[in-house]
Amino acid sequence: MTETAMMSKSERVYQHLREEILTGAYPEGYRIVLDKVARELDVSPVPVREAVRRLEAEGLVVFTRNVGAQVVGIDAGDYADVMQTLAYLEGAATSLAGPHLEPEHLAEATRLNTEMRLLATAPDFDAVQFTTLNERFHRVLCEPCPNKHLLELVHREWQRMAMIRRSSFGRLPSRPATSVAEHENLLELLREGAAADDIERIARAHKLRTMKEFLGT
Amino acid sequence: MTETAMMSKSERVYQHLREEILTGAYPEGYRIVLDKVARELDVSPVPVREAVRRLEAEGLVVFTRNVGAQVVGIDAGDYADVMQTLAYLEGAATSLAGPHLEPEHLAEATRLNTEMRLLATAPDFDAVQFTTLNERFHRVLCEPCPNKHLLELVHREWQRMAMIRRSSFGRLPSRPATSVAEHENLLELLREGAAADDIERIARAHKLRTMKEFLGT
DNA sequence: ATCGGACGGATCGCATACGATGTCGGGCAG
DNA sequence: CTGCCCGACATCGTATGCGATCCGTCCGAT
Repeated sequence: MTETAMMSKSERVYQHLREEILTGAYPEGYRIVLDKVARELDVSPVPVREAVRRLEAEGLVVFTRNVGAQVVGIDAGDYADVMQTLAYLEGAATSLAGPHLEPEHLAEATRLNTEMRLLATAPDFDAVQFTTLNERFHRVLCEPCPNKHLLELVHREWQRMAMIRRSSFGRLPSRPATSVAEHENLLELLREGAAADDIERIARAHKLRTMKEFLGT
Repeated sequence: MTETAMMSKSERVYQHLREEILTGAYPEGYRIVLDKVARELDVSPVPVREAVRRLEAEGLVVFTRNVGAQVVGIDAGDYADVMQTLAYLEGAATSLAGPHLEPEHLAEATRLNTEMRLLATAPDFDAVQFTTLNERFHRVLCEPCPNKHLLELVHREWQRMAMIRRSSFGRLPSRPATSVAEHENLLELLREGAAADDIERIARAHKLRTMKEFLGT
């Protein structure tokens, strides 16, 4: 859980609201009323305003002067934009991370992919669990990217995807079998220390295929 | 100039501080004291807090609890990270914009590049003006990108570059002649409706060369 | 002489209070 | 009956004030 000890109130409010939004407790379009939140969390409206402003800067809510804040709604077009952007960014990050991947990173990624393979072939396919593993898989492969700024952008896109996932659409496509195979493909490239261009191309294509499949159906 | 009419005070303060930071009036490392700013702009500290928080979310200042805000400092490593990220993003945006470029866009870009060529060969080379034109050139070529989310990220990186430019380093490298030639190259690809991959590769390489040249010297 | 602790100024963090602004619904004119 | 205007309510925006926290400094003990 988040370290609630000795944080500023505005920070606590921020964490709280963020949690509510990302878990879907506040559905998309939900109207956030400052005074109400303030009373619920037993603080004054001032720190709440600050928290909401931060959420706005992160793109989690929209805020209109003298009107208030609403949890952002995301439609299929937004999904496509974010996913495409993520394809570019994650492709770049993965390719840059390539030369910095230690054997243990590869081992971990391989382990995660194996787990995904098991899940994919299981009779009662658990899409949520699969998605979680998928995220962790790509996280392991991006994390060693030496460009921290780029990595930061990737993280933001992931968060946005998490939000989209719990939002409009029920569950996003998983393409279990195909995904696992593409992952294996990518891992093989990384193991043999392939050229950055190749890694980038494969990683990007992987993401774009997921996107296109969803939009196509 | 910025629409100062009928904006909330926090908005005005935000614009003001942003201006001060980006123009370099507040040098990097400058300590922003809430009460001081509040008195200067004749508002209470509350809106100032909000404005500073927004600047923090944008990465223009760092804020430490019970201590205050400082204008961020950017070193060569940060420059490299941002520039590399921008290379990826701008490459992507330009390639996506390709099919949506109207003749007038290409004409405008060509015009700008011609102006840059004139500037490059002028005896008293004006680096600032050259940089401005360079930004406008790439802006024209990115703007039609249909992925608004990606475009938004590109804009953020541009802002960050603007900040870096006025920051640590005096003036960033311009490579006048080479740049102009590479621009012409890129324009030619766009005119003939080249494949997205090619456009992306050239646009990216152009940016990366600028970066490497600076880091190399 | 050096180190540790206590004091004070500077600054931030938040609660409260009130004025400003937007929204919604009811009443009146057409 | 329908449309417009006005007024009340809900909510936001900001000023003021006070307590909390941090940092630099001075003093005394070792």
